[in-house]
Amino acid sequence: MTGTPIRLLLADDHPVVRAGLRAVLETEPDLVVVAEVATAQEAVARAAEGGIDVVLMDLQFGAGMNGAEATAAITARPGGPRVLVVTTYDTDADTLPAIEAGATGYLLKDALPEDLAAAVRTAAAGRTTLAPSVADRLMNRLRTPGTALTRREIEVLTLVADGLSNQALARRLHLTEGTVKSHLARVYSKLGVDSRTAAVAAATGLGLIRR
Amino acid sequence: MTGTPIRLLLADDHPVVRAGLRAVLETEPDLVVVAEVATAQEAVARAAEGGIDVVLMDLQFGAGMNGAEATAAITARPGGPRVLVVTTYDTDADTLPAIEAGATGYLLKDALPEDLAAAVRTAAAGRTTLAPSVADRLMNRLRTPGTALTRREIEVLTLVADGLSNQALARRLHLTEGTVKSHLARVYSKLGVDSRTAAVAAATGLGLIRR
DNA sequence: CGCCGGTTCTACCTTTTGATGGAGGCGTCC
DNA sequence: GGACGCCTCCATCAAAAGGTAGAACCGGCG
Repeated sequence: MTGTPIRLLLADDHPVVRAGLRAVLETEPDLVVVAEVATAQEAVARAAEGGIDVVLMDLQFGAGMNGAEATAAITARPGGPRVLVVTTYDTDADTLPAIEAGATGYLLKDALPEDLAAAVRTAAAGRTTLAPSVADRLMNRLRTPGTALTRREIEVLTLVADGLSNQALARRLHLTEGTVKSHLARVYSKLGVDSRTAAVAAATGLGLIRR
Repeated sequence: MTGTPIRLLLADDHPVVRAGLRAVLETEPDLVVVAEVATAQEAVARAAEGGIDVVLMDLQFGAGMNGAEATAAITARPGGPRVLVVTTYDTDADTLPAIEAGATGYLLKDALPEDLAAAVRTAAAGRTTLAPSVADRLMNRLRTPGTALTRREIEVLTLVADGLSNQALARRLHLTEGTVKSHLARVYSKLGVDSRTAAVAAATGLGLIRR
């Protein structure tokens, strides 16, 4: 533990959160924050320059690229840094894309400083840390695969929750309206409902989509 | 400005955010953080002890009392500190109760450090600072009162958001289905939408109904 | 290789929802 | 008293949405 320090990049659009992460992590002698960025694009660019071991990545940025896309871009480069997602939300709509994009860990912003530091060290070693609530839902998903919604189904349902019609949905996703209905029909049967509004209500209650 | 410093209390359930606020504000020579608390109850208790000029108050706490309730409790005591709300969300459902509770200002967490410090000084002087997006929505609300939904319309829309059909809604409220449709038609025209899911999305975004 | 889950698509039919254009009762405020 | 807003109800027609019953493609996996 007395070797070279772990070099960190902070990617978050909130200055206060960046300052907080820096304050919390720089009290640890083996961690050093070498850069901060306020957008996902900057995170990808800075990570490509090298000299970073772990990126602490937010998922929601005000505009432009989101954190999951940035994570995918960063982890796609061999020899690049690990990405530890640190966000406020813990719904499937957030966690699944991030994990798929290659995130090494997934923490929530209410994490204690010591858990945060521990997760950074774990990520630097290439191993995974998950927030308890995230781990819970992943376990349930593996235990009861019948109930779980697929990525596509979550994507469709999220747009339904935004108020889009089947027709608008089809245009947005480059599908036929019939395909949209197929997806929704399967969503309804999995959630035990029979209308789009009931599906949105049920999925919101289960934390499958973000409110 | 070279007199006694402004004494601050930080109330937020996220350790990282507290550390960030402290880091950002303590670089200012005229501001001093004298206490941090992680729950709304503690904030009320600490404020009652005195020695605080401005409370930086989050609205969302994990459990128990929320920030608006705490704000009301703190401002109810004469001679108590000012409350500056610093939160992530800016929907009517958040801002209106907070302002009604007597908050002196309302900032978002993506505020720049200099704006934050300026808002603290303004609050200490008893004057108001509002985040631009919050100010915008308050102005619009005053300019166009016709947009406001009636109690009955909100009641109907809330049940729609729970996934009920028009028929189920009519039974629940002891109305005819036609009356339900009338209410919804008026809701749609007020919100500028043309479907129940879009109405729920719009109303949720505006903070008109609870998610 | 065959199987399976996920995704895409089709066709027909029923039910629900929304648009339109009213009308009457009731309480409040001027 | 009259105007106004809110709530209730009506009927008709058109447009979405949902139910049913398939089928084909593809990628991963045993």
